[in-house]
Amino acid sequence: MLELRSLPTDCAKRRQESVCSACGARAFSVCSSLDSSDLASLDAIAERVTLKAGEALIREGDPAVHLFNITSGSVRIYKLLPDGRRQITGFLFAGDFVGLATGQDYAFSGEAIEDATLCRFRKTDYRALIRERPLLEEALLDRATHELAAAQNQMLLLGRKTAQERIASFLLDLPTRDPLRPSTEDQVRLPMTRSEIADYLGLTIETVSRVLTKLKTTGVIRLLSLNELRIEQPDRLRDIAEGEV
Amino acid sequence: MLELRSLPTDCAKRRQESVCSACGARAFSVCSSLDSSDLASLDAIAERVTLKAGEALIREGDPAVHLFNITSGSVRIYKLLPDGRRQITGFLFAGDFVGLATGQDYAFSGEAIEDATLCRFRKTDYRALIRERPLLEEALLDRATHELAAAQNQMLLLGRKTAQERIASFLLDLPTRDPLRPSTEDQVRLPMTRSEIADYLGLTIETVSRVLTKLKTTGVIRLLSLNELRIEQPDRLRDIAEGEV
DNA sequence: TGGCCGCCTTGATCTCCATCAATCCGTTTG
DNA sequence: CAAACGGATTGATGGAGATCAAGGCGGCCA
Repeated sequence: MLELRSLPTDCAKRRQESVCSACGARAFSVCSSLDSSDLASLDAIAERVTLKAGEALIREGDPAVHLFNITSGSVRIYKLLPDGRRQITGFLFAGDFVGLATGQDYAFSGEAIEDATLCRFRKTDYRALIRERPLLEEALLDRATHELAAAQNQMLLLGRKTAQERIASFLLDLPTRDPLRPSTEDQVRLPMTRSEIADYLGLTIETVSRVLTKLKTTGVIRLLSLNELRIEQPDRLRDIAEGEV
Repeated sequence: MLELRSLPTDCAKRRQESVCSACGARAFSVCSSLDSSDLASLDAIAERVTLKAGEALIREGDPAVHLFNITSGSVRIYKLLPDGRRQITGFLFAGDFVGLATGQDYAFSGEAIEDATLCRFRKTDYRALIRERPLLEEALLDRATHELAAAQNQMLLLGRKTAQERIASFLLDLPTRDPLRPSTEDQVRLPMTRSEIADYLGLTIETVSRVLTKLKTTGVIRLLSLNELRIEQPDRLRDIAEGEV
């Protein structure tokens, strides 16, 4: 998609259609449920955005004017307590929708973990489009529904699982999340730091590190590098994740 | 609504219309965004259900055939780990929708906390209706969106708040939830047991009890009975909930 | 090439909350 | 009315994970 931005723009309509139709994330996003006419309408109100690692997408408390669709890279969304404690409520990847869970203002912040590209929509434009395209709304409801289910799993994790169970659950879940970089043969890519993992799992960096070391020494996983690991014993990891140890 | 069930049923259509139009929870539920013709369609596929305290509504793992709208009473939804650890992911009241966050099977269980009445719909009927009534779908998306925001707050609570902060947040949030029994003047009704509060907040009964005692002895709250308390110092409770102590 | 910086790992200690245990209290039942 | 029962409170102890502290390792820039 990045290369497409430099296409000749003398014919705006054709350029935009090709941007959407060539989008690598299209198959995984709400756009997949749109026909080519719907897609053109969506394309017309979309604005392409690129973010460098660490840059903010939305900030908690700011007026919620935009919605986003991630087309590549990864994003963290989080909430803060006044004293700085952070809870990362989600890691998002290509195809994921950001900005749904909002009223007047954003209820959370969002930042790029690694370089990312996104489609940005004005909330008002998007709402108008939704009314005309029931399939789009249906896809959104579907997505929200799945996110709710994921949120419930995360509540179970945060409220009732031990540190080891949390890490195991996380390692099993993560590779299913990024459709652009599916991890082959239990190879897990960790685009986020230990600190981010900790803030996602309700732990500290030290505990995350210690548990990973323990899983390594017991032979359940193998650390290939800081940001890459391999699951050597998936069944055992699954047992650990569910507390069956 | 319970009395209405015993109305003469010689004219089915009129009876059903009156059931929906007289529903005490209508104003707070997705039904509020329906006109009378839509409402009649909804009524036509609705089945009234009454539950006694403790009875199950849905069971995790069962095929997800029904959706529910709570019309009175309260419901707990929860997930279990194999060894019995329980995380209550939500307390639901009149107007709340149950059964959205599901794929093929229910991903959580639901039980009545106290006697409750509900409207039950076959998922297939409901989906069909949704397609014909965009306003209904919009209301559902809106509700799902709000639930997602609530879920993020709960993740922050479970992942990063202390026991005292959790209880304080809970006491502030709960009274805003039940529209049929809004708590006047900071009077809080606790229809659930200490054990349920604990499983909702990721704590134990003992800790819940101890924290409530401490809030009582410091004069922030007053326990009127086991299931009723009054918030004496709302500002201080708010400070505690956000960790500003 | 060496030194710095950010991130991670590892170790020692502490603390908050869980666990274990006893008692209380209101309600139900014989 | 006594006894039994389920839920709540209160106390004593323990442990999982946080906190505090000290290196280790790799990447980047001068």
